[in-house]
Amino acid sequence: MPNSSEEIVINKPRRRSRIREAHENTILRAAEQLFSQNGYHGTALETIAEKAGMSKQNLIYYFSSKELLYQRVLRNILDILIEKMTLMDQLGDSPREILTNYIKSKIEISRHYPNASKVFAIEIINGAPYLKKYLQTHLTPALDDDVKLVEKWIAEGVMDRVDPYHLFFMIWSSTQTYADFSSQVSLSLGKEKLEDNDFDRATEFLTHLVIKGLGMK
Amino acid sequence: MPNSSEEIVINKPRRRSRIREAHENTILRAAEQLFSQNGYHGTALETIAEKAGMSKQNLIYYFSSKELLYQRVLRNILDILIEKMTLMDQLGDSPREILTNYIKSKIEISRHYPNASKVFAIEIINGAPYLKKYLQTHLTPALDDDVKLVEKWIAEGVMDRVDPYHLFFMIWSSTQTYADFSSQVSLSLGKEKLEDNDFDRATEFLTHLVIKGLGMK
DNA sequence: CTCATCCATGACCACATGGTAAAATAAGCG
DNA sequence: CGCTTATTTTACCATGTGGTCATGGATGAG
Repeated sequence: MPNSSEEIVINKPRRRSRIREAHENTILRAAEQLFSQNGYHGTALETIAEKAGMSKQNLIYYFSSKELLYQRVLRNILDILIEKMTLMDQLGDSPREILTNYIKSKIEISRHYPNASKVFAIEIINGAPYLKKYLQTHLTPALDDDVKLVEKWIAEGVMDRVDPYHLFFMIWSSTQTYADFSSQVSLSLGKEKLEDNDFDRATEFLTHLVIKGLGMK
Repeated sequence: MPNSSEEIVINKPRRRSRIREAHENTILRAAEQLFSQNGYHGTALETIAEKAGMSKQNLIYYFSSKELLYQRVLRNILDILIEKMTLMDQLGDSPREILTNYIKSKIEISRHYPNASKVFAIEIINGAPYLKKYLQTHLTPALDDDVKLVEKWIAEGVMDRVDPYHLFFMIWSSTQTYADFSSQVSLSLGKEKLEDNDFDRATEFLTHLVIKGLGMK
């Protein structure tokens, strides 16, 4: 009677209750923000629990260890960042449109998910201990495809002959800087906080620079 | 007889012995590297002492607290980073040359002081708690001067009408990325470590992009 | 030599913090 | 209702770590 035992297994998922779902999300959001401000070691479980409105022990009930919680935060972040990470995913009829949309997408991520971007950045700076494998299996192949696409454009005479890899490094860094280094940027601009306006100007500048700098159109 | 008391004051500095000088440097270098890899909270004094080849208590003899040590590391880093931070400091007869040298300088910093750059980056990402004041009093005014210079160039028709601030953000981020995000960059290029060659290609790419993208010459 | 100051070590502590164990309470389902 | 399971609280512990204190050597100027 293997069926009866299967039934039990099928019934189990009921356990993922609404409460659990909700609390896990609250915790993850609190953790993301605190990790982005103080790093992994600089953030105490107690502090996360406080921000999430519960006791530390209760937090541990939902995430059995700090490291596990951190990895979950990282995975959530990757889901966000990866989605529009590749050129291929961009809409557009011409190379120029595709590149423009790519830059816009990446600025949008900095605008809307600054904390996620920061946690990711710290992780990379520290040598990507948790991410190395993921980057190797997921991101690097996608990048290589994008590079091939750019090389095709170059071969077709659509744009100047430049090193595609460094083009991507430039786009990544100069779009992420509006999230990761927002404190320096806003200080330089003499504002408390970056406004929509600033992101728009950034997009405009970068688009101009890339399109014209690559000799497109 | 104020002279005699002055003599004593003058004699005091003898205390800064060779040993102290040497050990402080060893400690600072060890600390810089470890802070860049694990952050402030992720680095134990014990670990720094070990790397510096002495006991923790002895390290504390030279730097009476961890925070003080960290601030000294930061100050050393600032000395390095600030030196060639401004356009004004660059040699060159034409705007084009000046910009080219500026990019080259900043890539050189990433090449030669990756650890310093990383510690600085983490500090900025975390909201620049220690650096805010310094940035406000030193860096922001220098940047404003540089912006004025670029605006003059624009007025003279030497280059396209772009937002100078975002130009600097772009140069800063895309040069620093070769230090801060070196793990991601080298992974993308399929190497263990970045080589001189890579820095040269980066310089070449960025120079091409900026000069052509700004419509210079 | 010698005496003050610098350098180094060993023993120790206060405290923050990640994590455990167990008991109490709430919720859902037959 | 009663029984199971999910959630929360209370009490506690082990460990890592920044920092102190007292003491013992080393060193250099006079």
